[in-house]
Amino acid sequence: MKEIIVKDFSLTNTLESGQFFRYTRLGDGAFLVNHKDVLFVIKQKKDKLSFSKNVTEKFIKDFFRLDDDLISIYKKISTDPYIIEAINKYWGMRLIRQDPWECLVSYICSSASNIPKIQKNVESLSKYFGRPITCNNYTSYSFPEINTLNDFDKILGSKTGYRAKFLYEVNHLVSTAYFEKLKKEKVYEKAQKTLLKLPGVGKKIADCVMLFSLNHLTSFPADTWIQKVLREQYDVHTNSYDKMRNYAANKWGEHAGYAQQYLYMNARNQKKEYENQKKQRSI
DNA sequence: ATCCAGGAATTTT
DNA sequence: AAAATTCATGGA
Repeated sequence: MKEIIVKDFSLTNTLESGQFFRYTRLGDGAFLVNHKDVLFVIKQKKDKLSFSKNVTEKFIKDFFRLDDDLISIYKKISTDPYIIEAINKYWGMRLIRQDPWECLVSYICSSASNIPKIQKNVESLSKYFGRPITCNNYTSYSFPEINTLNDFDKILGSKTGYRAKFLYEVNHLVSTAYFEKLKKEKVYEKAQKTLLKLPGVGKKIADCVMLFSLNHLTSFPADTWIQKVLREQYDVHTNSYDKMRNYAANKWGEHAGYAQQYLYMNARNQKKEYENQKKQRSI
């Protein structure tokens, strides 16, 4: 295992924040993480982050955005008690820098779905279209490469339902060059416009892809959870996606994406806590 | 059976 | 441009 010293970083909060799908918790507090054609083990003990030798320090720093100045970001998004509470609860949670193609496919699967099901979809697609990869004694499959999702029945067999035709079509609408060009587009509206042309991609999913893989930190994916938070905590009563985005842009500006992740995590875990309490009562 | 889960596409105002 | 309607899947 290699080791680096990190500050203001929580591996658990980052991996379990719902933004990324291919990871499993190992017994000893370590995680097995799968991304593109890489499978690696990673573990954190306080400020020590250790990871398997098949990945470089550079990769880890890039993937977990360890160069983001989190303290500075916290200062900018600490606009009210509600978000400050969320930051304190999930201190060290960072955005993950995903591969755009993997991110796009994952989030097309996400529409009107839930996290366990999305994970199942992505794993199944990897089994059908990826190749076996290993790390230590663990095995998994690489994520399918661009233009390899060519078998509609297998996509449907991955339980992707009505999203299968979107995946099948998107597969041949994009390319490595497509994403290289997209990565260079720093104007939010232009990148969004490009993504919205893809079938199965609306504003919410476009925001996810831009935030989680294209470095647009101003993106503010407003899913049902975020909409609930805006309604109940910020008195934003609208069904207009653009109005919600504008509200976030005015309030949190350049770092609306980070604000979103903390608000989302908080809202989602409050429901989890409620369900656990309910489970406790029924025993 | 019924409802929900991190929406998109289409049609209608 | 914004709102309402339709579509659609697996799991609890």
